[in-house]
Amino acid sequence: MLNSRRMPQPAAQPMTANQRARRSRVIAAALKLASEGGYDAVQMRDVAVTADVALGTIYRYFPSKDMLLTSVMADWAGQLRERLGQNPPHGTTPATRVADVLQRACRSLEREPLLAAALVRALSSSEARDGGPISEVGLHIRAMIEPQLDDLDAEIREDIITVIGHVWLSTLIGWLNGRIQFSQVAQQLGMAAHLLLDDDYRRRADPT
Amino acid sequence: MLNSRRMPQPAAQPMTANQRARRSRVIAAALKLASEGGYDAVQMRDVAVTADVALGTIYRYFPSKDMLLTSVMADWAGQLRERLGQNPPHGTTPATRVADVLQRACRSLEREPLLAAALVRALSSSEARDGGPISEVGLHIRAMIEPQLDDLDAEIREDIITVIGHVWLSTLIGWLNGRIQFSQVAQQLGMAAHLLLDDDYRRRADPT
DNA sequence: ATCGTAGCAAGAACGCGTTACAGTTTCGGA
DNA sequence: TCCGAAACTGTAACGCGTTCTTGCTACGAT
Repeated sequence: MLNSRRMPQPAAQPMTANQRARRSRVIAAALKLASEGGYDAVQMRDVAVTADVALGTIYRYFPSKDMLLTSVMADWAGQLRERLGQNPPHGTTPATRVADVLQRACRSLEREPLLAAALVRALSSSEARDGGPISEVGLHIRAMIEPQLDDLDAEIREDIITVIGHVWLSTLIGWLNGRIQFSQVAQQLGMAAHLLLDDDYRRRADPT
Repeated sequence: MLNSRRMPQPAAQPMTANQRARRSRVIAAALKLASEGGYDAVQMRDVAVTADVALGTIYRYFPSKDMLLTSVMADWAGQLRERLGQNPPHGTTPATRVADVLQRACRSLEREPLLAAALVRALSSSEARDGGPISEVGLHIRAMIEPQLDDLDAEIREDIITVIGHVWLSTLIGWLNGRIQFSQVAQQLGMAAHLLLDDDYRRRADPT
């Protein structure tokens, strides 16, 4: 769990080419194993063999299995963000655009359920180092949602993004643990977006 | 991870007195160890010794360490709910009452950080069996919030409770993993309650 | 070119959740 | 009261994440 005296990711990245290659071989190996067999199939010994690297070397680059998989997820989020940049979300209101973003992300995850489960499981239980892969994931998600909310007050916008982020993580965990179906993940995310952003959706008897 | 052929919690509860006693000794032992040393200190061998029970016996009652700790959390939620029944939440609007409920829960967790961390960690990674301890926790939380939302449309109320539940779990996980401070858990929960329930709070430039 | 240091390979070792097993005790029904 | 089944005990064993050890290799500075 803890990692006291080692020094992974030496400060910035004065990495040699060999080191960069090793690091990405490890990430690629983890991605492959996770896609094929899910979290349990990502065994560190197998990652080492698949990446053609020594077991101990993995721990020089990633402080734990969960951090390794979280780094894979950061990669994934970055790619999604890029695709989203090239192909902007549909919708005329913030609520529908945000819902579109979230549902696209869900479809992307749904396409590889084993990988998705592995990544979510790792994400939900890996300690956040400052500037570590978790914050990277958060940044990508934020960057995908924020532009859809142009016309909102800045503070409210931050709050809304925060809440949506929570719903995102928690629904995925709910799916991972069998509490809800995958279809409900997308549905609840859309629901939350409308609840937070779409006044017409909140047609309730108001006490004020 | 998986538990194929065993039969824990035999259907309903035709338990003998000895069995009830054993089961609650195990829960008490897990609670004690978690309070004192957190998740890692809850070692199944130690639980067995502390509860004066054989290691294998624990697995007859609880399919895994996480399920055991989730059962502890179900107990905890039940007690909180009871206290809340005797001492109803303060506030004149749904938003403030809900915020009061959530903040009381936070204070209760904050009083025993090691226990709280252990329970949240278990909760976030234990598989949901139907009618298992996770749904029990969910029921307690729902029961504490629902009465504060009397005057809302039923469907919207369900949605709001769902979203708050997600924010609750996700903020706690964020705290557990060092992404946010404990004070932010309470603060973000209050923020979400107001964002979802308090129209005055949402003083944004509205695009509609 | 070379020397010292940091990185790496290979694999053994450790810790703890979980399972398996053999012998003993408890329990409900006849 | 007695019997067979189910539960329990005590303990060994297994799997996998993580750490440690020992010897080797690559690399930047001189």
